[in-house]
Amino acid sequence: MFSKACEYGIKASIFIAINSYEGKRVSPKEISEEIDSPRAFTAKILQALVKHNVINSVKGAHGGFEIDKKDISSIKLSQIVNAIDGDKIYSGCGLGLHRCDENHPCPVHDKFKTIKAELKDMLEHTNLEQLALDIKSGVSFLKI
Amino acid sequence: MFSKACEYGIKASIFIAINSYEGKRVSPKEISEEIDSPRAFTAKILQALVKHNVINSVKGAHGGFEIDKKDISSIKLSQIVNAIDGDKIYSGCGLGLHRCDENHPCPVHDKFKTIKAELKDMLEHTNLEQLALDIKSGVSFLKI
DNA sequence: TTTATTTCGGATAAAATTATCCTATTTATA
DNA sequence: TATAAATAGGATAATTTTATCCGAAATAAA
Ligand code: FES
Ligand code: FES
Repeated sequence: MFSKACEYGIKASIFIAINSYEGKRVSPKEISEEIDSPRAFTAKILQALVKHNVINSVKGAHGGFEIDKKDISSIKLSQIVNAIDGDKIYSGCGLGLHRCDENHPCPVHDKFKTIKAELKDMLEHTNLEQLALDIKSGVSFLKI
Repeated sequence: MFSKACEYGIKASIFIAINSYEGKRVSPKEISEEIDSPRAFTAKILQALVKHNVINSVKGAHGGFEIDKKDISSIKLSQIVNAIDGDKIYSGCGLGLHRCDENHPCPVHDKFKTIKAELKDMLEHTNLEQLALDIKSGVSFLKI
């Protein structure tokens, strides 16, 4: 569904959000341990998320990654996915035609249409705060 | 969503089905031209589909790939996808946890649940005949 | 039985994705 | 100002996916 990079990016963002609520910045080391991902690779993904303004980085001593508390509830899953995988997952053709086009549909276009629309809708309406709260309350998990 | 191999496998199966209705066997060359895919790679995928009993192959002169006419309407998209990509697309965890488990859910488990179920349902209820007929009647397309 | 045609299958190769390592740069603080 | 702590970013490696090539095996027909 998503690339490994995107999976790591989503989980990392959630972990950063949780810590940001407590005013704590986190490092790639902490993040990769908490989400069970390769450290250096995760660091690269964090850089990409910073470039796309999903998370903030603070360089130097006492630095780390954080998200503005006030932004956590407005950051949508779709922003993270788009920053890493682009929008092909719900905009591209399910069978790889150059573009998904109502006027030149592939054989599964109609069957995929609703599924892709729901996926898009879900990603665009799910925010980091909801996901972070579930982790905090022990309802969901970031690894294993 | 699907791997390239799976996309090719689905399109190839549809093209073989169309020709099988007319009692015609087709070669990897014809198939790859019709679905716009790399020939040798497509041939490998066809071998896999044969092994999984999705399509039949006939070796030697006048051979080629075909599907029993009577089977076309009962072959489901899910069989093709499973033969090539497995079932991780709708059974695996969307965030890469070792397994998707109701009792140990990842942060997006609930949000993905319905989407994955619909995808599974769609794949299991879409058969090759429906897809082939749309191509035949010019309603949908296998390439570009 | 020979030949032409076709799939099968193994060996590579190319490209993309995933992963690692090392140095440069930035920054707080002693 | 010097030092330690941290992200940034380039180079490289490993792995997986995608793709190519070629000879072996099977088969129909001459
Ligand atoms: S054209 Fe293939 S999904 Fe729309
Ligand atoms: S545990 Fe992640 S989708 Fe079910």
